[in-house]
Amino acid sequence: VLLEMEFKGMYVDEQLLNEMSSDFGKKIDSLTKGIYNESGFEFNVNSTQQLAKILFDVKGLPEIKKRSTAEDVLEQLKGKHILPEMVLEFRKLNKLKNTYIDALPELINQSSGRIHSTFNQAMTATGRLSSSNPNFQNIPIKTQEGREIRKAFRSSDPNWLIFSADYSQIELRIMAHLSQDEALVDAFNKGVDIHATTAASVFNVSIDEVEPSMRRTAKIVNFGLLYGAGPFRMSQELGIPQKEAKSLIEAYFATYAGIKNYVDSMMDFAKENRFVTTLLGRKRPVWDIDSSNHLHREAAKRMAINMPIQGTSAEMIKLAMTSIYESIIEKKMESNMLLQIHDELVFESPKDELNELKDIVLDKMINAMSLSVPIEVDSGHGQSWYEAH
DNA sequence: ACCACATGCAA
DNA sequence: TATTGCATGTGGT
Ligand SMILES: [Mg+2]
Repeated sequence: VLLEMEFKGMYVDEQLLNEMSSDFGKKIDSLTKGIYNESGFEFNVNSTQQLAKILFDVKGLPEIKKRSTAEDVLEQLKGKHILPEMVLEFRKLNKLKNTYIDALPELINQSSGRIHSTFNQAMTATGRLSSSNPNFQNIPIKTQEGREIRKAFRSSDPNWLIFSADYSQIELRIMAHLSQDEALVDAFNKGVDIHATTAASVFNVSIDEVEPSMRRTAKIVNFGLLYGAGPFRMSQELGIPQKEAKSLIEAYFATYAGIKNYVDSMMDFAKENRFVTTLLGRKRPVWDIDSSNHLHREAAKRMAINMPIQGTSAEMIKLAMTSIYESIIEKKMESNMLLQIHDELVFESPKDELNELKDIVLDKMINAMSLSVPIEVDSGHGQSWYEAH
């Protein structure tokens, strides 16, 4: 299945990317000049060392994480000087231009007119796929400027469409299944808004009283728990004091006591066996689980918590992929599976085949594995990936 | 040519 | 001091 995805490749609109490139180029040039002006020196803005000299030595801004100029540091320096904001804008546009807008057209194959990534099957520690040359699993979506790039991922034929289907909250559902936590399993079975339900319980209010900010908090906490985040990281993510983050996590574990139980029993299993496993039996060794080094031991714990969840999710979508592939062949359909992005599958399909494809994809994704919680799949279609997802 | 590191994109 | 990846650029060997 992966070979077929690689051979078929993705059509990418070169002209659209070229237009974006000159547009981005002008903005980057003007930002660069502005940064030179504001700093009083012409230097390489891409050099973190040179930028640190300007910000911390020349302008005397406070060092927050040693001499790091990373995004979260520049965000905190925003109010003190205009330069950090300009550098952030420069970095955003430069990243998109260099990594995607200018790089992708170079990779268009002369014979096929399409881009052929490699989907690595045996690379990751958890059983996920990875994608390289180019990486099709990190195409931008978070900012509007980046999201525009997805308009270039389109069908080459006006009579064909892009179809995308993605699992909804798949890792949380798998955590519910693996832990058998009663409240989490119940919530999913009732089909309620899981983040709002979490917020109601953690903040001890009724579901109608959940404010959007409470829901956002619950979403971040739900997410963080999948990775074993502690109070420090949670406080950073939420922008609250560490003490508040700590009591938030405690309230969470009180709501979902089965999750705490799952984490503990996963630890015991890992210590006993020095590996952890997915639902279907993939093993990951975790030698550092009893390391004498505290940092190594804690890191191993987080990997042991996350691997069964991330790995089981990977198994589910891989089963769906082989099943969908076989159906498409059996029904002599023309649609092609093109991309896999961990919980999402992207296809191209003749317009008159779309409804049939959608029925197959949703059925196979939803029923790939049988868990104690329902599986939900969202989908969409359009001229490009931008509209489809 | 190769490497470590910083940075930042995705799920 | 939250998991899994890959690409780019700098600064160095
Ligand atoms: Mg999703």
